[in-house]
Amino acid sequence: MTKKSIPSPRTKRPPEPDPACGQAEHAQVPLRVVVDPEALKRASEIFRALGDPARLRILTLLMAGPRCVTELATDLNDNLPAVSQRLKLLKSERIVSNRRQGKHIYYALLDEHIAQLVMTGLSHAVEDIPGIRRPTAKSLPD
Amino acid sequence: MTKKSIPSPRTKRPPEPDPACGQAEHAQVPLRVVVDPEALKRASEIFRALGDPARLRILTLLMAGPRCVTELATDLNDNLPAVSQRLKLLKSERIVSNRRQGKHIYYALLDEHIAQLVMTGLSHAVEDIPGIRRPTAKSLPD
DNA sequence: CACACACTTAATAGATTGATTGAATGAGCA
DNA sequence: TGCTCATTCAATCAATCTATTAAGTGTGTG
Repeated sequence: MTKKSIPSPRTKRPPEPDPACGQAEHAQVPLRVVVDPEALKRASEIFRALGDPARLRILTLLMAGPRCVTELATDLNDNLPAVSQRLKLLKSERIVSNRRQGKHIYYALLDEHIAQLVMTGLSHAVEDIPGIRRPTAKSLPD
Repeated sequence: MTKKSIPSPRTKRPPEPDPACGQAEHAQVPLRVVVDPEALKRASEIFRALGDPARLRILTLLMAGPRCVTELATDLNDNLPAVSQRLKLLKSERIVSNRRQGKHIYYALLDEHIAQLVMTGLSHAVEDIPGIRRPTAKSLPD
């Protein structure tokens, strides 16, 4: 039963620190932004989960409301198992939730957080596209 | 010279669509959230780049201001080449920028976007941690 | 009760990723 | 100019991830 999900980065970190620059070339600011390691890990997990076009697309679909797997697969023009697995992964990462409704199983975004995060990422992404066609105003289709 | 960086999802997508549920079991809402594919791709790239604890940590350090590679490596307690490669990746994803200052090369977050995205992710992550000690007060179940 | 539908699970194989070591580049300095 | 420091480059290798096909589970229905 190989649970797990997105955790493990190739892993193997803490060697011995190098002597580094030396004395005090750069102002010795402690700085120490030190985000709680747990938060850091969780955040990276979430980011990683969003870091795949297929998964992200699923999430954008889900932003419009709950949908069942078949529906998603149809919209994405993809296999059922594939979509199912992605949903499973997203669920294990606590990004979506599923609920059985009669014959179907509806998936939905778990939080408002997620929706907001996705939107934030997308909107920032739009502004960062190399060769952009930026609809100046608000992409208001007819 | 295998450039590239984070793009390629395992690749191989568009098979033939399954007949799907059938007639009209679920209201046939077109819905069409259709985020520009480019934006979708870019967003997923960014997310993926943030989706690693080590890289994310680097970014949190950079949120406090530019730092050189050695400094980062020292703070992260990690090898120079490792840090350098991560920075290279982050740079290729247009997430950080580097600038030579005398003997050192200082890296910094490229955008305010990135900083905001990181912060958003982190703050949301904090709220989603299973066993949390939540500083703020919101749904404070006791 | 048996069939069909909706979805999940299993297992394999391909591909990508990232760590690691050692060498190379480039700038400052004696 | 030669040397040292700071950083990058290159290539290998292990580990992980995802796609894919086929079989399994469970629910509703005739």
